[in-house]
Amino acid sequence: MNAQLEISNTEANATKTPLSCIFCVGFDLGICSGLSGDTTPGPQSLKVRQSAQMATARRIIWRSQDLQEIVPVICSGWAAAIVMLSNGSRQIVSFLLPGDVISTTLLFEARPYCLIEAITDVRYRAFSRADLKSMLYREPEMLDKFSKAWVDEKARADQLIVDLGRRTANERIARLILGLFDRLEKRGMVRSQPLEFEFPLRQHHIADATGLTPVHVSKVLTELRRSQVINISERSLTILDLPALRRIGHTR
Amino acid sequence: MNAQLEISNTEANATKTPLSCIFCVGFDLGICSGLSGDTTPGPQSLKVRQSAQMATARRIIWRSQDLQEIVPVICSGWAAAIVMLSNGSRQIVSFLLPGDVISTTLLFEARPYCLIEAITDVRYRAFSRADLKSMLYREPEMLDKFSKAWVDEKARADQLIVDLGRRTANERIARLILGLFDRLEKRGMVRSQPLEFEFPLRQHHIADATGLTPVHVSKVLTELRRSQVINISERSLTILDLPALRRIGHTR
DNA sequence: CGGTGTCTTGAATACCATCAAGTCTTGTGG
DNA sequence: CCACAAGACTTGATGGTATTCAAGACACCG
Repeated sequence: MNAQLEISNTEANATKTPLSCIFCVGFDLGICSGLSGDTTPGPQSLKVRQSAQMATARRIIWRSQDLQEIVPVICSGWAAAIVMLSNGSRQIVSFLLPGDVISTTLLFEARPYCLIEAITDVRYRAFSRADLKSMLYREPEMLDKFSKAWVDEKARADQLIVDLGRRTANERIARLILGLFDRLEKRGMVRSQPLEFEFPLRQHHIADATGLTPVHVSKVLTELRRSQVINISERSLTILDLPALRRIGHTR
Repeated sequence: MNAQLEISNTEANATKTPLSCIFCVGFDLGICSGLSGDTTPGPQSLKVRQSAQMATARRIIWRSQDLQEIVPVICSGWAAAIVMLSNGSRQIVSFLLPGDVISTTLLFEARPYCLIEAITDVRYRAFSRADLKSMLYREPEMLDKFSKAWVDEKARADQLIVDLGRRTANERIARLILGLFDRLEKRGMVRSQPLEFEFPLRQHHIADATGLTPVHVSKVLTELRRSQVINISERSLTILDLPALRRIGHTR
């Protein structure tokens, strides 16, 4: 799947979206004018070729080992970066939320080792890797902004290492939920009173992210529901007792 | 512990070291003339303030939560980046070998969340973060070289995530050994026939890196020795049967 | 010489995986 | 619209891998 790059800065099919693009890397970098109908593109926005793309739920956006000359940024929807093993099991390396760049390393390395799968329907923008790179060279202050994404990405990866290496199933699942909660809250995607947010993950996603089996995830989740800590229904998660959830996850 | 930066490019106590600095990030970036007695510093070498430092085995080089205005690069010896948990257990996030920068994120984020512990006696150079950054801005081709370390670091982190999430104890330990073997071989630090390299890790290091207990590490290692796959003695590891080790680790 | 750190070994236990059966939902084609 | 298939989730029984607990051997060091 070679992505054809088309210059499409004028957002033709810009629907009214609840997500503000303000927290997006692309918006921050000034290379994307967003979905919000803002018709004043930043000064750089014409310098980076890009194309708006769609992927429907459960589709693979790209496979590992494909050479990719693009750097995708999620506009709406959830996706996952997944490593497949020869024995058929999978490990989700990171969840990708609206505003996330798939990985900052794609700027430098064209060959990813994991595949990207859409969890919900996903809209994303594919930026030209070469254009982004040359922009980074010409305008050093871009590096600062990009480095934020890099530091963030690495912190989450190291966090996951600790969770998988040294924490129990209950802790892992509680921390996964809390981590997603934090990230979504920063984007203004959490309703308060009660704390509630869209939660499109299937239990097998949670299993693949926490290194557990779907069966065991089910048991932990039913226990969390029974004890009135969280509730999940209709692809939506409600945190009923945040302090308790933090206690279980050993976060303060 | 605030590191005092001193300009010390002339290596006063340069001992004859077997390690060639050729594979070091600092050397590659042209900011360090190395230990090899090479008296022709690169054109950039005076632009970045640095200081040579030492740490003896089992000492902590720096603690988490300390503000750090330096970016250290290991010159000789082994170190580990460790996250401590409140219950006392530890997770080694990465092993640091000669030529490694402790973390590329330190360029952008002064506050690390893990501590660095010397495994052997360690010599390292502390480069000024501010100087490195401004050099990166002024000379874009530096970014290319630095990005290699960046991509490498992320690939190893993601690899560890997969190992901890979806692999058994045998696989994890085999892959840890193979990973260190690969990295050391690239630095010319492996003797061949038989394959042998310095291996200063205690079993508790292996345990903390693989998310296992020291007791279980011991059992796996004795089994690997019994079946003539590896041998460890006197802080040196010999790979007796590389194909078998790869089979156990599911790498080809 | 005792103390500390390292490693080994065995027994008991805990946690999570595997297996299996069944419910319920979702999607699809006749 | 219904029949059927596939996917998602639950629940209980059983089993395996790794942990915990404990004791002892050994080396190194002040």
